[in-house]
Amino acid sequence: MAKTDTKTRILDTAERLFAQKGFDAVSLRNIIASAKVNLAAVHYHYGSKQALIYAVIARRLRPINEERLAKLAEARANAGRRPVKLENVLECLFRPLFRVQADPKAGPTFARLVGRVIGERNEGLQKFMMGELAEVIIQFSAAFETALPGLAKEETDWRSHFMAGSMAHTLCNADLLVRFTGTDAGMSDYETTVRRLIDFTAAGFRAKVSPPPKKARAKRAPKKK
Amino acid sequence: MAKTDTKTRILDTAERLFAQKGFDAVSLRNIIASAKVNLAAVHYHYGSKQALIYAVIARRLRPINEERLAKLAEARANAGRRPVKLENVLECLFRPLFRVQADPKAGPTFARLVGRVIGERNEGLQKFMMGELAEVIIQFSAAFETALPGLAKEETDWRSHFMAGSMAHTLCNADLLVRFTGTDAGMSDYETTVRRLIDFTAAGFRAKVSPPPKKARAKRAPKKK
DNA sequence: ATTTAATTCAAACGAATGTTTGAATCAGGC
DNA sequence: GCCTGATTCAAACATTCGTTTGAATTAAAT
Repeated sequence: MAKTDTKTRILDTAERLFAQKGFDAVSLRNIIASAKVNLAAVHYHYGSKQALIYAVIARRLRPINEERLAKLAEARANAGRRPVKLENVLECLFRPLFRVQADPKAGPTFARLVGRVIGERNEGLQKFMMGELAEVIIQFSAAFETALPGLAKEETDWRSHFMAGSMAHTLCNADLLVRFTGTDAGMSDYETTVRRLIDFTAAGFRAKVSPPPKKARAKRAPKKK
Repeated sequence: MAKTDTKTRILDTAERLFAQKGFDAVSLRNIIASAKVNLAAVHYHYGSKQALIYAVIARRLRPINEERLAKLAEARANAGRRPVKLENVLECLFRPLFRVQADPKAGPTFARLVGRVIGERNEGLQKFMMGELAEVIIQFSAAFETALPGLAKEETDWRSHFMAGSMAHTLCNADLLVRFTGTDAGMSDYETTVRRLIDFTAAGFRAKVSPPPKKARAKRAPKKK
Protein backbone atom coordinates (compact mmCIF):
# COMPACT_ATOMS: atom_id res chain seq x y z
CA MET A 1 0.00 0.00 0.00
CA ALA A 2 1.37 3.34 -1.01
CA LYS A 3 2.03 5.87 1.68
CA THR A 4 -1.25 7.61 2.23
CA ASP A 5 -1.69 11.20 1.29
CA THR A 6 -0.50 13.77 3.77
CA LYS A 7 -3.80 15.54 3.66
CA THR A 8 -5.90 12.50 4.45
CA ARG A 9 -3.41 11.23 7.00
CA ILE A 10 -3.87 14.46 8.92
CA LEU A 11 -7.61 14.04 8.68
CA ASP A 12 -7.56 10.43 9.86
CA THR A 13 -5.25 11.12 12.74
CA ALA A 14 -7.18 14.18 13.81
CA GLU A 15 -10.39 12.20 13.79
CA ARG A 16 -8.93 9.51 15.97
CA LEU A 17 -7.38 11.84 18.50
CA PHE A 18 -10.37 14.19 18.63
CA ALA A 19 -12.63 11.26 19.33
CA GLN A 20 -10.36 10.05 22.10
CA LYS A 21 -9.75 13.29 23.95
CA GLY A 22 -11.93 16.04 22.55
CA PHE A 23 -11.25 18.99 20.30
CA ASP A 24 -9.71 21.36 22.80
CA ALA A 25 -7.60 18.73 24.49
CA VAL A 26 -5.85 17.73 21.29
CA SER A 27 -3.29 20.17 19.94
CA LEU A 28 -2.12 20.40 16.40
CA ARG A 29 1.26 19.23 17.61
CA ASN A 30 -0.29 16.07 19.00
CA ILE A 31 -1.80 15.44 15.60
CA ILE A 32 1.27 16.10 13.53
CA ALA A 33 3.41 14.00 15.85
CA SER A 34 1.07 11.05 15.50
CA ALA A 35 0.57 11.55 11.79
CA LYS A 36 4.29 12.15 11.20
CA VAL A 37 3.82 15.26 9.14
CA ASN A 38 5.03 18.80 9.46
CA LEU A 39 3.17 21.27 11.60
CA ALA A 40 2.70 23.75 8.80
CA ALA A 41 1.08 21.07 6.66
CA VAL A 42 -2.09 21.40 8.70
CA HIS A 43 -2.46 25.04 7.81
CA TYR A 44 -1.34 24.48 4.27
CA HIS A 45 -4.04 21.90 3.65
CA TYR A 46 -6.81 23.08 5.93
CA GLY A 47 -6.10 26.68 6.85
CA SER A 48 -6.77 26.50 10.58
CA LYS A 49 -7.57 24.14 13.39
CA GLN A 50 -11.23 25.13 13.27
CA ALA A 51 -11.38 24.30 9.57
CA LEU A 52 -9.71 20.98 10.28
CA ILE A 53 -12.36 20.20 12.87
CA TYR A 54 -15.09 21.04 10.40
CA ALA A 55 -13.45 18.86 7.77
CA VAL A 56 -13.20 15.93 10.15
CA ILE A 57 -16.86 16.16 11.00
CA ALA A 58 -18.16 16.91 7.54
CA ARG A 59 -16.40 13.98 5.91
CA ARG A 60 -18.44 11.45 7.85
CA LEU A 61 -21.49 13.41 8.86
CA ARG A 62 -22.47 14.54 5.39
CA PRO A 63 -22.93 11.03 3.98
CA ILE A 64 -24.69 10.01 7.16
CA ASN A 65 -27.18 12.82 6.86
CA GLU A 66 -27.72 12.12 3.19
CA GLU A 67 -28.44 8.49 4.01
CA ARG A 68 -30.80 9.52 6.78
CA LEU A 69 -32.81 11.69 4.46
CA ALA A 70 -32.79 9.09 1.71
CA LYS A 71 -33.99 6.37 4.06
CA LEU A 72 -36.71 8.60 5.40
CA ALA A 73 -37.85 9.46 1.90
CA GLU A 74 -37.88 5.77 1.05
CA ALA A 75 -39.88 4.97 4.16
CA ARG A 76 -42.34 7.67 3.24
CA ALA A 77 -42.70 6.20 -0.24
CA ASN A 78 -43.25 2.70 1.14
CA ALA A 79 -45.86 3.95 3.57
CA GLY A 80 -47.92 5.47 0.82
CA ARG A 81 -50.57 7.74 2.27
CA ARG A 82 -50.16 6.38 5.78
CA PRO A 83 -47.76 8.08 8.18
CA VAL A 84 -44.40 6.40 8.62
CA LYS A 85 -44.30 4.36 11.78
CA LEU A 86 -42.42 5.97 14.63
CA GLU A 87 -39.98 3.09 14.96
CA ASN A 88 -39.12 3.38 11.31
CA VAL A 89 -38.46 7.09 11.61
CA LEU A 90 -36.13 6.45 14.51
CA GLU A 91 -34.37 3.73 12.59
CA CYS A 92 -33.74 6.11 9.71
CA LEU A 93 -32.22 8.51 12.19
CA PHE A 94 -30.12 6.09 14.22
CA ARG A 95 -28.91 3.41 11.88
CA PRO A 96 -26.81 5.48 9.48
CA LEU A 97 -25.17 7.11 12.47
CA PHE A 98 -24.41 3.99 14.45
CA ARG A 99 -23.40 2.00 11.43
CA VAL A 100 -20.09 3.82 11.27
CA GLN A 101 -19.16 2.09 14.49
CA ALA A 102 -19.03 -1.14 12.54
CA ASP A 103 -17.09 0.42 9.70
CA PRO A 104 -13.47 -0.71 10.04
CA LYS A 105 -12.35 2.37 8.14
CA ALA A 106 -13.94 4.82 10.51
CA GLY A 107 -13.67 2.48 13.43
CA PRO A 108 -15.50 3.12 16.64
CA THR A 109 -13.72 6.45 16.91
CA PHE A 110 -15.94 8.67 14.87
CA ALA A 111 -19.24 7.82 16.46
CA ARG A 112 -17.99 9.10 19.76
CA LEU A 113 -16.79 12.23 18.07
CA VAL A 114 -20.20 13.04 16.68
CA GLY A 115 -21.76 12.37 20.02
CA ARG A 116 -19.38 14.74 21.63
CA VAL A 117 -20.00 17.60 19.23
CA ILE A 118 -23.46 18.08 20.66
CA GLY A 119 -22.06 18.88 24.07
CA GLU A 120 -19.44 21.27 22.81
CA ARG A 121 -19.72 24.89 23.74
CA ASN A 122 -17.61 26.09 20.83
CA GLU A 123 -19.77 28.70 19.16
CA GLY A 124 -18.53 28.29 15.63
CA LEU A 125 -18.86 24.55 15.88
CA GLN A 126 -22.44 24.87 17.06
CA LYS A 127 -23.33 26.98 14.05
CA PHE A 128 -21.53 24.63 11.72
CA MET A 129 -23.44 21.66 13.11
CA MET A 130 -26.72 23.52 12.87
CA GLY A 131 -26.03 24.11 9.22
CA GLU A 132 -25.15 20.49 8.62
CA LEU A 133 -28.17 19.22 10.51
CA ALA A 134 -30.72 21.80 9.42
CA GLU A 135 -32.45 19.71 6.80
CA VAL A 136 -32.33 16.59 8.97
CA ILE A 137 -33.97 18.43 11.82
CA ILE A 138 -36.69 19.81 9.60
CA GLN A 139 -37.52 16.51 7.97
CA PHE A 140 -37.42 14.38 11.08
CA SER A 141 -39.31 16.86 13.22
CA ALA A 142 -42.07 16.73 10.67
CA ALA A 143 -41.91 12.94 10.62
CA PHE A 144 -42.21 12.77 14.39
CA GLU A 145 -45.23 15.00 14.42
CA THR A 146 -46.85 12.94 11.70
CA ALA A 147 -46.08 9.70 13.49
CA LEU A 148 -47.47 11.05 16.74
CA PRO A 149 -50.83 12.58 15.98
CA GLY A 150 -52.53 13.86 19.06
CA LEU A 151 -49.33 14.66 20.91
CA ALA A 152 -48.95 18.38 21.45
CA LYS A 153 -46.18 19.92 19.40
CA GLU A 154 -44.51 21.21 22.52
CA GLU A 155 -44.35 17.72 23.99
CA THR A 156 -43.05 16.32 20.74
CA ASP A 157 -40.25 18.86 20.73
CA TRP A 158 -39.26 18.09 24.29
CA ARG A 159 -39.26 14.40 23.61
CA SER A 160 -37.16 14.90 20.54
CA HIS A 161 -34.79 16.69 22.84
CA PHE A 162 -34.70 13.78 25.27
CA MET A 163 -34.22 11.39 22.40
CA ALA A 164 -31.29 13.40 21.09
CA GLY A 165 -29.75 13.23 24.53
CA SER A 166 -29.99 9.48 24.68
CA MET A 167 -28.54 9.19 21.21
CA ALA A 168 -25.64 11.52 21.84
CA HIS A 169 -24.81 10.06 25.21
CA THR A 170 -24.84 6.56 23.81
CA LEU A 171 -22.49 7.50 21.02
CA CYS A 172 -20.14 9.53 23.09
CA ASN A 173 -19.92 7.49 26.25
CA ALA A 174 -20.39 3.95 25.15
CA ASP A 175 -17.43 3.04 27.31
CA LEU A 176 -19.09 4.55 30.36
CA LEU A 177 -21.69 1.82 30.35
CA VAL A 178 -18.97 -0.74 30.80
CA ARG A 179 -17.45 1.13 33.69
CA PHE A 180 -20.76 1.88 35.36
CA THR A 181 -22.30 -1.49 35.27
CA GLY A 182 -19.69 -4.05 34.42
CA THR A 183 -21.67 -5.36 31.49
CA ASP A 184 -19.94 -5.19 28.19
CA ALA A 185 -21.66 -7.75 26.06
CA GLY A 186 -23.13 -6.49 22.83
CA MET A 187 -21.11 -3.30 22.76
CA SER A 188 -19.64 -4.27 19.44
CA ASP A 189 -23.02 -5.18 17.99
CA TYR A 190 -24.38 -1.92 16.74
CA GLU A 191 -27.55 -3.55 15.51
CA THR A 192 -28.47 -4.45 19.04
CA THR A 193 -27.61 -0.99 20.28
CA VAL A 194 -29.87 0.57 17.68
CA ARG A 195 -32.66 -1.84 18.56
CA ARG A 196 -32.37 -0.99 22.23
CA LEU A 197 -32.30 2.71 21.54
CA ILE A 198 -35.36 2.46 19.33
CA ASP A 199 -37.23 0.48 21.98
CA PHE A 200 -36.44 3.05 24.60
CA THR A 201 -37.05 6.23 22.68
CA ALA A 202 -40.12 5.03 20.81
CA ALA A 203 -41.79 4.14 24.10
CA GLY A 204 -40.72 7.51 25.48
CA PHE A 205 -42.29 9.32 22.54
CA ARG A 206 -45.51 7.40 22.99
CA ALA A 207 -45.75 7.89 26.73
CA LYS A 208 -48.96 9.16 28.17
CA VAL A 209 -48.68 12.80 29.18
CA SER A 210 -49.23 12.88 32.89
CA PRO A 211 -51.21 15.83 34.29
CA PRO A 212 -49.46 18.66 36.11
CA PRO A 213 -49.25 18.29 39.89
CA LYS A 214 -52.37 19.12 41.83
CA LYS A 215 -50.98 22.03 43.70
CA ALA A 216 -51.00 24.03 40.47
CA ARG A 217 -54.60 23.20 39.70
CA ALA A 218 -55.84 26.79 39.39
CA LYS A 219 -56.91 27.93 35.92
CA ARG A 220 -54.30 30.62 35.95
CA ALA A 221 -51.32 29.38 37.84
CA PRO A 222 -50.49 31.92 40.55
CA LYS A 223 -47.37 33.78 39.56
CA LYS A 224 -44.89 34.22 42.32
CA LYS A 225 -44.20 37.78 41.35
CA MET B 1 -24.57 43.31 52.71
CA ALA B 2 -20.96 42.89 53.56
CA LYS B 3 -18.55 42.26 50.74
CA THR B 4 -18.63 38.55 50.13
CA ASP B 5 -15.68 36.44 50.99
CA THR B 6 -12.93 36.23 48.41
CA LYS B 7 -12.96 32.47 48.53
CA THR B 8 -16.67 32.12 47.87
CA ARG B 9 -16.64 34.91 45.31
CA ILE B 10 -14.10 32.93 43.32
CA LEU B 11 -16.29 29.86 43.63
CA ASP B 12 -19.45 31.67 42.56
CA THR B 13 -17.81 33.33 39.60
CA ALA B 14 -16.09 30.14 38.51
CA GLU B 15 -19.39 28.31 38.65
CA ARG B 16 -21.11 30.88 36.51
CA LEU B 17 -18.39 31.05 33.88
CA PHE B 18 -17.79 27.31 33.75
CA ALA B 19 -21.47 26.75 33.18
CA GLN B 20 -21.53 29.30 30.40
CA LYS B 21 -18.47 28.25 28.44
CA GLY B 22 -17.06 25.02 29.83
CA PHE B 23 -14.08 24.21 31.98
CA ASP B 24 -11.35 24.39 29.38
CA ALA B 25 -12.67 27.49 27.72
CA VAL B 26 -12.61 29.55 30.91
CA SER B 27 -9.17 30.61 32.12
CA LEU B 28 -8.29 31.54 35.66
CA ARG B 29 -7.73 35.06 34.41
CA ASN B 30 -11.29 35.22 33.12
CA ILE B 31 -12.47 34.23 36.55
CA ILE B 32 -10.34 36.62 38.57
CA ALA B 33 -11.22 39.47 36.25
CA SER B 34 -14.91 38.87 36.72
CA ALA B 35 -14.60 38.20 40.44
CA LYS B 36 -12.27 41.16 40.93
CA VAL B 37 -9.71 39.26 42.93
CA ASN B 38 -6.04 38.60 42.50
CA LEU B 39 -4.83 35.78 40.33
CA ALA B 40 -2.81 34.17 43.07
CA ALA B 41 -5.86 34.05 45.32
CA VAL B 42 -7.15 31.13 43.32
CA HIS B 43 -4.12 29.04 44.12
CA TYR B 44 -3.96 30.32 47.65
CA HIS B 45 -7.50 29.21 48.39
CA TYR B 46 -7.87 26.21 46.13
CA GLY B 47 -4.42 25.08 45.10
CA SER B 48 -5.02 24.55 41.41
CA LYS B 49 -7.57 24.99 38.66
CA GLN B 50 -8.44 21.32 38.80
CA ALA B 51 -9.14 21.58 42.53
CA LEU B 52 -11.27 24.65 41.90
CA ILE B 53 -13.33 22.70 39.39
CA TYR B 54 -13.83 19.94 41.92
CA ALA B 55 -14.85 22.44 44.56
CA VAL B 56 -17.36 24.07 42.24
CA ILE B 57 -18.97 20.75 41.47
CA ALA B 58 -18.84 19.30 44.95
CA ARG B 59 -20.48 22.28 46.61
CA ARG B 60 -23.74 21.73 44.79
CA LEU B 61 -23.57 18.11 43.81
CA ARG B 62 -22.95 16.74 47.27
CA PRO B 63 -26.18 18.09 48.79
CA ILE B 64 -28.02 17.03 45.68
CA ASN B 65 -26.80 13.48 45.98
CA GLU B 66 -27.55 13.41 49.67
CA GLU B 67 -31.08 14.56 48.96
CA ARG B 68 -31.43 11.97 46.24
CA LEU B 69 -30.47 9.18 48.57
CA ALA B 70 -32.63 10.52 51.37
CA LYS B 71 -35.66 10.78 49.13
CA LEU B 72 -35.10 7.31 47.80
CA ALA B 73 -34.81 5.93 51.31
CA GLU B 74 -38.00 7.74 52.25
CA ALA B 75 -39.79 6.35 49.22
CA ARG B 76 -38.63 2.88 50.16
CA ALA B 77 -39.96 3.35 53.65
CA ASN B 78 -43.30 4.58 52.38
CA ALA B 79 -43.59 1.66 50.00
CA GLY B 80 -43.18 -0.85 52.76
CA ARG B 81 -42.58 -4.29 51.34
CA ARG B 82 -43.68 -3.32 47.86
CA PRO B 83 -41.07 -2.11 45.35
CA VAL B 84 -40.91 1.64 44.85
CA LYS B 85 -42.74 2.67 41.72
CA LEU B 86 -40.48 3.50 38.80
CA GLU B 87 -41.82 7.02 38.46
CA ASN B 88 -41.02 7.69 42.08
CA VAL B 89 -37.47 6.43 41.68
CA LEU B 90 -36.98 8.73 38.74
CA GLU B 91 -38.44 11.62 40.65
CA CYS B 92 -35.95 11.05 43.47
CA LEU B 93 -33.19 11.16 40.90
CA PHE B 94 -34.35 14.14 38.85
CA ARG B 95 -36.00 16.55 41.21
CA PRO B 96 -33.09 17.40 43.50
CA LEU B 97 -30.97 17.98 40.44
CA PHE B 98 -33.38 20.13 38.49
CA ARG B 99 -34.53 22.04 41.52
CA VAL B 100 -31.30 24.03 41.56
CA GLN B 101 -32.47 25.64 38.35
CA ALA B 102 -35.15 27.36 40.33
CA ASP B 103 -32.77 28.30 43.12
CA PRO B 104 -31.99 32.01 42.72
CA LYS B 105 -28.71 31.49 44.53
CA ALA B 106 -27.43 28.86 42.15
CA GLY B 107 -29.45 30.21 39.29
CA PRO B 108 -29.86 28.27 36.10
CA THR B 109 -26.10 28.18 35.73
CA PHE B 110 -25.18 25.18 37.75
CA ALA B 111 -27.58 22.71 36.26
CA ARG B 112 -25.95 23.13 32.91
CA LEU B 113 -22.59 22.68 34.50
CA VAL B 114 -23.51 19.31 35.96
CA GLY B 115 -24.96 18.25 32.66
CA ARG B 116 -21.75 19.14 30.96
CA VAL B 117 -19.51 17.23 33.29
CA ILE B 118 -20.82 13.98 31.95
CA GLY B 119 -19.57 14.74 28.50
CA GLU B 120 -16.15 15.89 29.62
CA ARG B 121 -13.17 13.84 28.66
CA ASN B 122 -10.99 15.15 31.46
CA GLU B 123 -9.72 12.01 33.11
CA GLY B 124 -9.36 13.33 36.63
CA LEU B 125 -12.80 14.86 36.47
CA GLN B 126 -14.30 11.58 35.38
CA LYS B 127 -12.81 9.79 38.35
CA PHE B 128 -13.89 12.53 40.70
CA MET B 129 -17.45 12.32 39.44
CA MET B 130 -17.44 8.56 39.72
CA GLY B 131 -16.47 8.91 43.33
CA GLU B 132 -19.18 11.46 43.99
CA LEU B 133 -21.81 9.43 42.21
CA ALA B 134 -20.80 5.96 43.32
CA GLU B 135 -23.38 5.53 46.03
CA VAL B 136 -26.10 7.13 43.95
CA ILE B 137 -25.40 4.76 41.09
CA ILE B 138 -25.47 1.74 43.37
CA GLN B 139 -28.69 2.66 45.10
CA PHE B 140 -30.60 3.75 42.05
CA SER B 141 -29.43 0.86 39.90
CA ALA B 142 -30.82 -1.44 42.53
CA ALA B 143 -34.04 0.56 42.66
CA PHE B 144 -34.45 0.33 38.90
CA GLU B 145 -33.99 -3.40 38.93
CA THR B 146 -36.50 -3.76 41.73
CA ALA B 147 -38.99 -1.52 40.00
CA LEU B 148 -38.61 -3.43 36.75
CA PRO B 149 -38.90 -7.10 37.58
CA GLY B 150 -38.72 -9.27 34.53
CA LEU B 151 -36.51 -6.90 32.58
CA ALA B 152 -33.09 -8.41 31.97
CA LYS B 153 -30.33 -6.72 33.90
CA GLU B 154 -28.47 -5.94 30.71
CA GLU B 155 -31.48 -4.14 29.31
CA THR B 156 -31.97 -2.25 32.54
CA ASP B 157 -28.38 -1.06 32.42
CA TRP B 158 -28.66 0.11 28.84
CA ARG B 159 -31.87 1.94 29.59
CA SER B 160 -30.31 3.59 32.59
CA HIS B 161 -27.65 4.73 30.19
CA PHE B 162 -30.21 6.19 27.80
CA MET B 163 -31.98 7.84 30.71
CA ALA B 164 -28.76 9.43 31.88
CA GLY B 165 -28.24 10.78 28.39
CA SER B 166 -31.64 12.42 28.33
CA MET B 167 -31.08 13.87 31.76
CA ALA B 168 -27.64 15.26 31.00
CA HIS B 169 -28.60 16.64 27.64
CA THR B 170 -31.63 18.35 29.09
CA LEU B 171 -29.58 19.98 31.81
CA CYS B 172 -26.71 20.99 29.61
CA ASN B 173 -28.46 22.11 26.47
CA ALA B 174 -31.75 23.50 27.66
CA ASP B 175 -31.13 26.46 25.40
CA LEU B 176 -30.74 24.20 22.39
CA LEU B 177 -34.40 23.30 22.54
CA VAL B 178 -35.30 26.90 22.06
CA ARG B 179 -33.04 27.26 19.09
CA PHE B 180 -34.08 23.99 17.51
CA THR B 181 -37.77 24.34 17.74
CA GLY B 182 -38.66 27.88 18.56
CA THR B 183 -40.69 26.84 21.57
CA ASP B 184 -39.59 28.34 24.80
CA ALA B 185 -42.60 28.15 27.06
CA GLY B 186 -42.11 26.32 30.29
CA MET B 187 -38.34 26.49 30.20
CA SER B 188 -38.33 28.26 33.51
CA ASP B 189 -40.76 25.81 35.08
CA TYR B 190 -38.57 23.04 36.30
CA GLU B 191 -41.52 21.11 37.67
CA THR B 192 -42.85 20.68 34.17
CA THR B 193 -39.45 19.72 32.86
CA VAL B 194 -39.13 17.02 35.49
CA ARG B 195 -42.60 15.74 34.75
CA ARG B 196 -41.83 15.54 31.05
CA LEU B 197 -38.57 13.79 31.67
CA ILE B 198 -40.22 11.27 33.95
CA ASP B 199 -42.95 10.58 31.41
CA PHE B 200 -40.41 9.97 28.71
CA THR B 201 -37.86 7.90 30.60
CA ALA B 202 -40.37 5.84 32.58
CA ALA B 203 -42.05 4.78 29.37
CA GLY B 204 -38.65 4.04 27.90
CA PHE B 205 -37.75 1.83 30.84
CA ARG B 206 -41.01 -0.04 30.53
CA ALA B 207 -40.82 -0.53 26.77
CA LYS B 208 -41.34 -4.01 25.41
CA VAL B 209 -38.04 -5.54 24.34
CA SER B 210 -38.37 -6.15 20.63
CA PRO B 211 -36.81 -9.33 19.27
CA PRO B 212 -33.53 -9.24 17.38
CA PRO B 213 -33.83 -8.96 13.60
CA LYS B 214 -34.62 -12.14 11.78
CA LYS B 215 -31.43 -12.32 9.79
CA ALA B 216 -29.52 -13.13 12.98
CA ARG B 217 -31.85 -15.95 13.97
CA ALA B 218 -29.18 -18.68 14.12
CA LYS B 219 -28.40 -20.06 17.58
CA ARG B 220 -24.78 -19.12 17.25
CA ALA B 221 -24.52 -15.99 15.22
CA PRO B 222 -22.07 -16.61 12.38
CA LYS B 223 -18.83 -14.85 13.14
CA LYS B 224 -17.33 -12.95 10.30
CA LYS B 225 -13.89 -14.20 11.10
C1' DA C 1 17.64 21.18 -18.81
C1' DT C 2 14.79 24.94 -17.33
C1' DT C 3 10.82 26.75 -15.49
C1' DT C 4 6.85 26.65 -12.71
C1' DA C 5 3.90 25.36 -9.25
C1' DA C 6 2.91 22.48 -5.35
C1' DT C 7 4.39 20.72 -1.21
C1' DT C 8 7.39 20.00 2.89
C1' DC C 9 10.35 21.64 6.38
C1' DA C 10 12.71 23.93 10.54
C1' DA C 11 12.29 27.91 12.97
C1' DA C 12 10.24 31.50 15.00
C1' DC C 13 6.22 34.65 16.50
C1' DG C 14 2.95 36.55 19.66
C1' DA C 15 -0.44 35.47 22.73
C1' DA C 16 -2.42 32.85 26.36
C1' DT C 17 -2.21 29.41 29.83
C1' DG C 18 -1.53 27.50 34.91
C1' DT C 19 1.60 28.23 38.40
C1' DT C 20 5.10 30.29 41.59
C1' DT C 21 7.43 33.89 44.07
C1' DG C 22 8.34 37.34 47.46
C1' DA C 23 7.08 41.49 49.15
C1' DA C 24 3.08 44.31 50.86
C1' DT C 25 -1.07 44.61 53.49
C1' DC C 26 -4.37 43.39 56.84
C1' DA C 27 -6.29 41.25 61.19
C1' DG C 28 -6.26 40.19 65.83
C1' DG C 29 -3.73 38.68 70.36
C1' DC C 30 -0.48 39.89 73.70
C1' DG D 1 2.68 49.76 70.87
C1' DC D 2 4.53 45.00 68.52
C1' DC D 3 4.33 40.58 66.74
C1' DT D 4 2.37 36.62 64.20
C1' DG D 5 -0.23 34.48 60.95
C1' DA D 6 -3.42 34.99 57.23
C1' DT D 7 -4.39 37.16 53.10
C1' DT D 8 -3.68 40.11 48.97
C1' DC D 9 -0.96 41.89 45.38
C1' DA D 10 2.05 42.83 41.14
C1' DA D 11 5.32 40.58 38.65
C1' DA D 12 7.44 37.04 36.60
C1' DC D 13 8.07 31.97 35.23
C1' DA D 14 8.01 28.16 32.15
C1' DT D 15 4.96 25.92 28.80
C1' DT D 16 1.97 25.43 25.39
C1' DC D 17 -0.95 26.98 21.95
C1' DG D 18 -2.35 28.27 16.87
C1' DT D 19 -0.28 30.58 13.34
C1' DT D 20 3.17 32.57 10.08
C1' DT D 21 7.38 32.84 7.53
C1' DG D 22 10.66 31.95 4.04
C1' DA D 23 13.70 28.83 2.35
C1' DA D 24 14.30 23.91 0.77
C1' DT D 25 12.54 20.14 -1.65
C1' DT D 26 9.75 17.66 -4.86
C1' DA D 27 6.98 16.92 -9.06
C1' DA D 28 5.37 18.04 -13.37
C1' DA D 29 5.34 20.70 -17.66
C1' DT D 30 7.63 23.00 -21.36
